[in-house]
Amino acid sequence: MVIDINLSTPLRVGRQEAPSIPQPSLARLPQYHHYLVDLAAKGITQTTCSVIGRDLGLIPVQVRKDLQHTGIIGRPKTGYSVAELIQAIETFLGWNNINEAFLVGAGNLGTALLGHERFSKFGLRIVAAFDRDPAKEGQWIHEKAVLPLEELADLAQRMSIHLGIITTPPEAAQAVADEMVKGGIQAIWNFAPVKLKVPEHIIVHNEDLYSTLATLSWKLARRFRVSLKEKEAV
Amino acid sequence: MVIDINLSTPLRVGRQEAPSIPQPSLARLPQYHHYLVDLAAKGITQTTCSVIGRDLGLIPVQVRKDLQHTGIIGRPKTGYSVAELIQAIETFLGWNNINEAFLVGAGNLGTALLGHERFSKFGLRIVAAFDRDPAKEGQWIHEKAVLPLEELADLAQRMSIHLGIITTPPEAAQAVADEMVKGGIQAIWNFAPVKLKVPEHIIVHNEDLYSTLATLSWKLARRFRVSLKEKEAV
DNA sequence: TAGATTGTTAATCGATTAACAATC
DNA sequence: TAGATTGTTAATCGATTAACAATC
Repeated sequence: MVIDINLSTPLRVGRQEAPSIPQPSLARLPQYHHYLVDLAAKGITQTTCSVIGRDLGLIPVQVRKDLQHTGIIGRPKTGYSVAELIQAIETFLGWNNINEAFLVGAGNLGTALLGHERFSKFGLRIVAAFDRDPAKEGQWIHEKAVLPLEELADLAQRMSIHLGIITTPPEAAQAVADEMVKGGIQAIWNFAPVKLKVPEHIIVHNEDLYSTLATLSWKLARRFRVSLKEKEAV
Repeated sequence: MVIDINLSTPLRVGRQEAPSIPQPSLARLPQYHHYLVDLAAKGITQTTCSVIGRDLGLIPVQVRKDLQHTGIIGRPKTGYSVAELIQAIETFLGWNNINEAFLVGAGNLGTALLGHERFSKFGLRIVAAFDRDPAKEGQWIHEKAVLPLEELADLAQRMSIHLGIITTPPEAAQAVADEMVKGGIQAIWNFAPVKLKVPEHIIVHNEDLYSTLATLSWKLARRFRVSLKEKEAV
């Protein structure tokens, strides 16, 4: 096999290599998946981009481009097989192979995620929880043991866990991330609103509720500002 | 006042009017806010875009552009006042005025959000919960009453609640959204992975955990695919 | 066949980044 | 003053959208 690397192209040091699919498309795939599973449940076996787009509020071309990334092939005039589409998305996203994960921070949010059985359908199984609080150690939350944080790195290594979920308060998050990295964890799903400092090869995704909240409250505030102005104008 | 509307410009029917700040900038503001509050706690009163950028992994120009939207004015050479910046972001996002919210779906996730005291610092107060399950009615979760869903619309109207949070299973979400709209709710924070059908003037933001999960599992799957290929190549 | 839909290439649009002038 | 940093205008880059050819 000959690998042709164009040396004039900068190698993007300090960044993850560019994904072969745009991030927004990737984020839309689960929505298609959900929608298609619903269709399948209704006994619908065939669909087109226009129909999907109509129901999800997207234009047909965008749907087509998104789905193409999964490698699916459609037929002019008839569209796509719903079953094939579902399969293609699941394979593409790696939802067929379960990722086992450790969760750190057994507070309200952590408990909620531990109890979220639906995740197992999407390739995620949280196998244990960790917490710094000795009062929580040894407890079971939604059938998962809560272990002391000190055991995380060792256990992660021995069980070859690749995914870590952080649901601690922001102050604790960096220390937890460090432990995870020590344990050989490859990817971190971070619910704490802090920028984690981790080695370059670690995949980090932030789930920042405050980002969404910001957008919502800005839009609400603007709406009321505007209506105030309208009143003044009258 | 003369309002000059260029009639050749299409009026973007079927869309929210364009925001005066790019969505990505808006989503980054809470991160700056968090970071700046930390700085202030450390007694730091002055900072620059380069420093912020270094700590948050952004380039200085981007930081500057983002912050400019809040109306903050900096000084060449010295940068910005941390206190002023925090104030500017909070005002801009409307975090000074509390938004009262109703939450529907008192399951794991709903319970977690009800217990998240931190929200109150960011302009959000969840004042009551609703659930379809009669067993939950009359309970109190984190000092908030759980009420029957039928009372939502009427109560929302009487208390002029503007924000609704949906943490129900996907099947129930649309019906809940309908009730919220009936009660005069203006904005919906939707944690259920479905596309809600609501009147055009309703602000909807989806918090889709599966989107993030998709990105994570795709990246992990790709990583292992790649390392498999490398092994084959050897 | 005719028409609808897929797949693909080109144009547009918006956010990011770069370049530079203004200012303390 | 000189140098660092802000503020602003222009260039770049990537995702979305449009146009069109291919195909069932």
